[in-house]
Amino acid sequence: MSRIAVIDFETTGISISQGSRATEVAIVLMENGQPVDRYQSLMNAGVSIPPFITQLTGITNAMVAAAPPATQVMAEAARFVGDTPMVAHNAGFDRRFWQAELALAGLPAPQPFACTVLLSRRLYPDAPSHKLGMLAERFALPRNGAAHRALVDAEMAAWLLVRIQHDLRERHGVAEPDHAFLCALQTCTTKALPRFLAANGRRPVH
DNA sequence: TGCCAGGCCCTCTTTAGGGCCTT
Repeated sequence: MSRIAVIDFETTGISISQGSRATEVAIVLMENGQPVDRYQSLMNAGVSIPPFITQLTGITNAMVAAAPPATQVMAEAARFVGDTPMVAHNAGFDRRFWQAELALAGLPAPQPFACTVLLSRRLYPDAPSHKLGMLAERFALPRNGAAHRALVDAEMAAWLLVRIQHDLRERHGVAEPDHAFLCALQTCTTKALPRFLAANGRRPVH
């Protein structure tokens, strides 16, 4: 059974080294290409949210003040994920927050990450933008609510993953585009991609 | 004072620079 956890964080900024912290996390658990379970929570990391971020996400200081402590939320999230391999849109960003917030909670973060930005750049080189919202529009992905909330974005990324796996099967003949395959594909250079897909699928690209 | 990430990718590259993507 193919099992993948798609994650999205909302945060106070982009830089952990500059003190940015998570304000909300959402995880969509996918089994065989279908969402089967979800985890979502605001979290209180004890830091102030810049006005720009509140404008972007709608998450206010009052909302996180009323939320459970970040360490408690991260412990729940880690239990929810277990050792399931993970996916995120621009995974480097979410992986850094996943590792940093779990470290603050005294927990390990052994899960491997695959990235839908890298995969999208490989598979859809002609797309004018690889932003999550633009790809969701391009592929008419299901969308429940305004972007820049963790669960809405995590679900969008999950449906983008479904689309990517679908195209790998239908366009490139990859029988089982599981997490290990996605990790191998995303590290493949653009130049080597046609050869990689030809070797790992039934049909060469284009 | 003034700064303000990190990693990937492309190219007019590789002794580098700029754009993209995440909040």
